[in-house]
Amino acid sequence: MAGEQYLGFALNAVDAKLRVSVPPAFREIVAARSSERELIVGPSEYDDCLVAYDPDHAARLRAEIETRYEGNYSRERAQALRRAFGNTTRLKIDDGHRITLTGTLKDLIEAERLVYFLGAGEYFEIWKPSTLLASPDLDPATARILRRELDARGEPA
Amino acid sequence: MAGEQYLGFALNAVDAKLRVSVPPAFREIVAARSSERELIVGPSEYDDCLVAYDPDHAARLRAEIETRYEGNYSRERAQALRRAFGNTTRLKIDDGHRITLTGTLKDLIEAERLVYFLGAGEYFEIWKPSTLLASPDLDPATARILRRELDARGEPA
DNA sequence: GTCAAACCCATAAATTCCCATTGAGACCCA
DNA sequence: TGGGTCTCAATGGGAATTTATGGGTTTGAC
Repeated sequence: MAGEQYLGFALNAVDAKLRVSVPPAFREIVAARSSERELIVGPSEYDDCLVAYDPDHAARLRAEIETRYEGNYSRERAQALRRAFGNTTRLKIDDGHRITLTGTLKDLIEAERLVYFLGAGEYFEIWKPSTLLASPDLDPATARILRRELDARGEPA
Repeated sequence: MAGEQYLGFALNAVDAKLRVSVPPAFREIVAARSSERELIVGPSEYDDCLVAYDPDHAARLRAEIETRYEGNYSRERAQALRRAFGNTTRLKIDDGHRITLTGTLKDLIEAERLVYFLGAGEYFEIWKPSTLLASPDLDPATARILRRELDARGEPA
């Protein structure tokens, strides 16, 4: 009920087939908000990471854009929709609770073995750990936590 | 209604499975303010301790941030959301009235066997006792109380 | 047929549940 | 007021689930 927001973090492995477990906390949100077990994933407009959310939120984004342009079919409207949805991919969450990234998505963030899931309310982000650690506006808490998680995996920060 | 704040203190043990009893006084507040029996826990921005609060308070924090950046999609917004939602963990309060810390939460404050719960109004803090005692701006009353609690446990301050 | 994607199974490790024990304090009553 | 009793809180342990992750195997598009 009250907690239907993507909250928290997780450090998971991408296997040879590009599969990654979706953290349970995030799966619960998807289940609570959408009837479909899938994620919309695409590059962030602002950072060197991926952005992911449930179909329900995607529908809300679309509605918002359409409202903003008041049903007038302008070039800007087309552009906004293209920008919001053109670069995204729908990924099913399989029976093992994981998604299979496309090669393109993986390349966009230059992911290697581990990726870091970071909750952001209406959506969550997927980072290559080293990229996030090198981010100029990284806050200390996030850095401490991520370093600690990498350490627990025996990975060099 | 109005007086439902986290007040008081408690010194409890973290067991091998990282479980800790939530003080009854705090449990009551959670029950009074939220329908869900869980706590949102994360590192403090200011001190070397954890901060914990109920889902209701979390919802308020969230609303505040979303209002501040309403309609303003930007890099700063993404950063603020990440900070607000990414660094915390939701912990269920189980039937034995306790929460199970994650290894990362425990490590963030370098907790050992005992942790000290300290009410702070809208939220409460969780400290490693020795860290709190060594805190530069620790007030004498808090110090005296904590020392007495540790003593009652037969723990060296 | 070939290659990749979707499925299904396997397993070790981490997490959650449930039950047990002990002790402190609240309650009650003569 | 002194016992005796009852409840709840704090903490421990083991069993039952759920995860995360790896591997085959079938499906199906060309």
